[in-house]
Amino acid sequence: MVRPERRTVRDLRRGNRAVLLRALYFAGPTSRHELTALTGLSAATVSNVTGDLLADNIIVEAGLVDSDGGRPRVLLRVNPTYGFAIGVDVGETHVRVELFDLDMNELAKSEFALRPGAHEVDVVVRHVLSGIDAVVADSGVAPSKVLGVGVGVPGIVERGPEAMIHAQTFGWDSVPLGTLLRAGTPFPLHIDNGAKTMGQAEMWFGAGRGSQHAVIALIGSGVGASIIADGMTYRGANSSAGEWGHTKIAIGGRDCRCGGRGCLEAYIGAEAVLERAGIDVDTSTEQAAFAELVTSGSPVVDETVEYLGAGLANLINLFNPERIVVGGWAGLLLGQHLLTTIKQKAAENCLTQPYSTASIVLGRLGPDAVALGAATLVVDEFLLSTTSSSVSREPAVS
Amino acid sequence: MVRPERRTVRDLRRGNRAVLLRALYFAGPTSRHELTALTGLSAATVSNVTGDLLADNIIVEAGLVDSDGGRPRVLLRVNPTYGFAIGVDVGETHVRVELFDLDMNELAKSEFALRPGAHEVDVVVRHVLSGIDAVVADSGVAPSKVLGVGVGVPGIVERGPEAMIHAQTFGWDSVPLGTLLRAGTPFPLHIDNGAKTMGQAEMWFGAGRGSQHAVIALIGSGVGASIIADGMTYRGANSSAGEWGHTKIAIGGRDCRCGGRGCLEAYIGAEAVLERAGIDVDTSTEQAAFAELVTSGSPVVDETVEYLGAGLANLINLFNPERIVVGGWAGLLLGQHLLTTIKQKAAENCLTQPYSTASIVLGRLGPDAVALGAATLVVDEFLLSTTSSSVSREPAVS
DNA sequence: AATACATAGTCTATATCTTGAAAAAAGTCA
DNA sequence: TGACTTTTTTCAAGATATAGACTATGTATT
Repeated sequence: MVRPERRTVRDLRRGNRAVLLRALYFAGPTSRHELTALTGLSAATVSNVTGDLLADNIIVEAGLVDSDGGRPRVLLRVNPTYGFAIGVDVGETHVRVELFDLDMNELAKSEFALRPGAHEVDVVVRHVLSGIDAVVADSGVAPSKVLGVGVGVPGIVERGPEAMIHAQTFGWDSVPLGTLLRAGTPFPLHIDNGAKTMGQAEMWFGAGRGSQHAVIALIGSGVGASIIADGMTYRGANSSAGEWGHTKIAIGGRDCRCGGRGCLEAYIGAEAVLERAGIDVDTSTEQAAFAELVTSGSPVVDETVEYLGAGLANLINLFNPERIVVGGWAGLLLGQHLLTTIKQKAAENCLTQPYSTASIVLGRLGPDAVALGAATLVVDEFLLSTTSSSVSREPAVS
Repeated sequence: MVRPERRTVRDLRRGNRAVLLRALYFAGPTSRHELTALTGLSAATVSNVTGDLLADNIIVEAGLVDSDGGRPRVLLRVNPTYGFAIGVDVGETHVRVELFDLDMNELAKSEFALRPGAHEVDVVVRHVLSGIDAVVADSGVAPSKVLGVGVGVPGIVERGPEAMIHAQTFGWDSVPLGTLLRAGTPFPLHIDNGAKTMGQAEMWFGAGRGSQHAVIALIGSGVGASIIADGMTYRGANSSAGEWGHTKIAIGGRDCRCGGRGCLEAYIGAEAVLERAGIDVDTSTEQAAFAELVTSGSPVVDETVEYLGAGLANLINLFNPERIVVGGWAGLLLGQHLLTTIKQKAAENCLTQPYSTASIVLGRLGPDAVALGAATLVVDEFLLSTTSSSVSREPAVS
């Protein structure tokens, strides 16, 4: 029940530094004057802290803005090349590694295909590690300027230095990915579920911007969700929160690939939808076939939308978000053609009050934002604690 | 995205004071020495802050404890009569008002029966206000020592000074209960959904103690839930989070009294269960009839348990709690006789990993803890900001 | 009874911190 | 050039937590 926060007067400085830096990061070029309003700090403190940050080269000046007959404001911004973040997307069909500057410009990219169904741990680890080496080399970024590596993986990721992974679809049961990767790279690691990293990408740069309570629903072959509570990804006791795909929507209903019955994923996951429509595909043709099906007017699609609406309604009833972002490749396809119907079905299955305060929108970043989101984990940590002089924090793996 | 926390050096003190007071409240009699470990503060600061609190009479000494050959420790505790909290339970059949000291001893109680189905706003408001007057008079507590009034009501409670209520079962649509009550009492008000107040009671004094991530599932005539995330009640964007009863568990299933179809409440709410079993009752005989049904071995009960298990599994999959507390009068009856089966059904409908880290237990406080929980809202605020000298906080209504 | 020892709690000196007010900086306008 | 405006920095004041010295209050031993 005790939540220790700031204690000493020095933590105060660190906290205010973090608040200021975060404000600057998300507000873009801003003058010191505006920062006082944004952060609630006094002008004197803003001057102090920005002075420090400028001296450390973490922020830089970014031009002037005239003001009607007064000293012009100096705009400040985060120095985009102060450090760099690497994001890794470990997906069903590929391992993708990207390197970003702090403005999230992609500077280098490296991709490896995975054979369908072949996700041996050592193969994936090798791909990730060589991908990291490749993007660092390609971009010409000094290794000392790499702030860390974020990794988005399927399944449940236990927090802790080991970053134990449980991913049924990969056949991974208790794989200590953190330990394995750390043996091959010196960079700080942040490992998280791919749905959660993608959710954070939509929150920072996509359709979730500006909301404090949101759910990012991800519908691809499988189904997942990322829950944002009070502006932060909600993880629950063991980081497995948000397993929306395997909530039951029909007791004793269709078999799900998780082994259970009546899971939402068995009704709205692309693989299950195609199966229900009697369309036989493999991973390479799945997306095209699904796209065709969505526009075909098939009753299976109607049913899918019904279940999707109910599933979204459940999220709204339980989490009371201000925004629901529908993403994932299948979710985007469904949403592009049928968003109105989806909303209508959600409304029918939801309590009036929470529905009326929630907006349902489509994701803006496309289905490939997992690596970007993984990189934001690194940036998030950077914004929280730029003082490299600070002492031991909890282990870097999240 | 900016979360301003401590700013000035004075807030630091306030924060540390709150941390210390909270530790003391939940740990019971504790020495200064132990408090340094509990709070992470230095001995000097603990000495300082406890000095302040003692001078303010907010905490008091509570005896000595010998230590093997050294100065004995002086135990400290929160002064139970420093202030008093009033809790109000606005239920379907009654309005109950109770007054507690800070140890949550009930010092006075006042109850009014409501005719079934008759929940006129002005009647309820009158009962609450006269109840408050009654318990203050009966207990002999000086009005100046009443820290506030917590009110647990059905339905959705919008945050803000008006405390707008939307309660279908009461026929209340947009009732500004906060405004109405504040006109009749000088005490600070805290209004919240009854399921949430009861959940907080279980967290503080019942089966939820010690957990940071929990869900309190409340099953009575209707069905609700209180979600605890990171030790705090999760409210979502508009305080309506946790509407578990109206999540869909069967698309196109049974009609629910909310107007929807296939709601969980239509399968496991006591009213619905009795209806499904073909038992016709009114509010006065409902509980006895339900108790009898539970032990009858009826297939309706089996089905109820199946749905309950699935409903709990959905909560575990979505929230990943470390504990699920089953409460509410019907939930307690079901749990007392069928907890093993309920757990089994939950396991069948849940992903392995999150299920294995969640324990399902029965509530310990009985079905009448709404008023107690409402009073904890007052105490919670007290523990957060005892410095009456502090400047304006957000409005006292929550 | 005296002394040594152990543990709890307080006091003091110090290094920080934020802040409001005053001062400085850097413009515009007439 | 001087008056005025707006932004930013400087400075003194007030407040805080901490480390470490110091005091208080016991038990154990001689």
